[in-house]
Amino acid sequence: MADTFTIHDLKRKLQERQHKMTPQRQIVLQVFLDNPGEHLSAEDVRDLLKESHSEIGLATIYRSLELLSELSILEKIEFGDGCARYEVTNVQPNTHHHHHIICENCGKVIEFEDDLLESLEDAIEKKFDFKINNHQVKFFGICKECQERAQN
Amino acid sequence: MADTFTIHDLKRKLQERQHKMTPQRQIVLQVFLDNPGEHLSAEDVRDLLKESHSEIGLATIYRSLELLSELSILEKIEFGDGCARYEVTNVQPNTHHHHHIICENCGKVIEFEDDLLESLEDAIEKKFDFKINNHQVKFFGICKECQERAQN
DNA sequence: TTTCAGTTGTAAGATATTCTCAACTGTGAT
DNA sequence: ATCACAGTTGAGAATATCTTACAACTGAAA
Repeated sequence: MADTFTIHDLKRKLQERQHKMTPQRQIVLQVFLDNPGEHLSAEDVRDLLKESHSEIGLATIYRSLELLSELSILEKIEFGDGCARYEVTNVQPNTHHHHHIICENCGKVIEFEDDLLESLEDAIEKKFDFKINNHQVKFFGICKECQERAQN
Repeated sequence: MADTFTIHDLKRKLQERQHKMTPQRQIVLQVFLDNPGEHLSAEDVRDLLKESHSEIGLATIYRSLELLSELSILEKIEFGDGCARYEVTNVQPNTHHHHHIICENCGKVIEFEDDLLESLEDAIEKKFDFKINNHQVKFFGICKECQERAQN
């Protein structure tokens, strides 16, 4: 299995739901594949497309991001900077989750991997009769650089 | 020590920062004390105040919520429903963290307690030179009622 | 009581996101 | 190939949440 989603995965998932494979949807996914590790907002996507002269309507970008999230290709994350951001989901199920450490001062985001909460998911499913699909962990604090800057 | 914040705690924390104790700030905190366990948005607070005929300006509500967060009296949480929500912070330091289980279908939020991540905070502080202040964990899934509704 | 930094309310502004709708286009059926 | 149509797009209007500007007001220290 490839280590990330492909355009073909997109087509397959769209067909399962009577959705059409459009150039716009391909383009939006491609932006994420071309910018691994980034947490892109709708405006980020629009700006990147403007640079590469393949602009599409902003409303369509929003619609595509939502659709790609529903298809579990992208994951929506809020870092508290006033806009929703997205990143490509790990393809393999049961793979490492990666979580985010956010600097409350400068907004920098660092990622780290951990599986600590997998076992908790089972416990929660039993206790609350919830079908858990995903979880997000965020740590908030002050990054090294901002700490140093504050000392001067 | 009381098991939640009081108006007196607010006064003390405000004084530490050269901020004034105003009726509006008391009122906003009181709304949270009167509605334990709720995750209130700015508009929720405004509506509750309208009911009790003690309205204050919406901008002031926003400002108070932000200030109360800075004073660590309230905690800001985003559940993905398009607005920031707040809840009263646990008074005792090093107390149990409580996390949220969110139904992706109906938006219901259930809480549960856990300390699993305390040890991780130390590891992260060392590894990334981050000063961690807080963390949030969210589980996303489908609640019991929505699962049952989907089967019919 | 005086003084003034800090605060409030109103209205306007900024920003992110969703909606409306007419024109367009994949896709399955013929 | 072509047709038919459900689904999609783009543009702009609309909405929602939140922030800012500013003149009037007010706790609280002296």
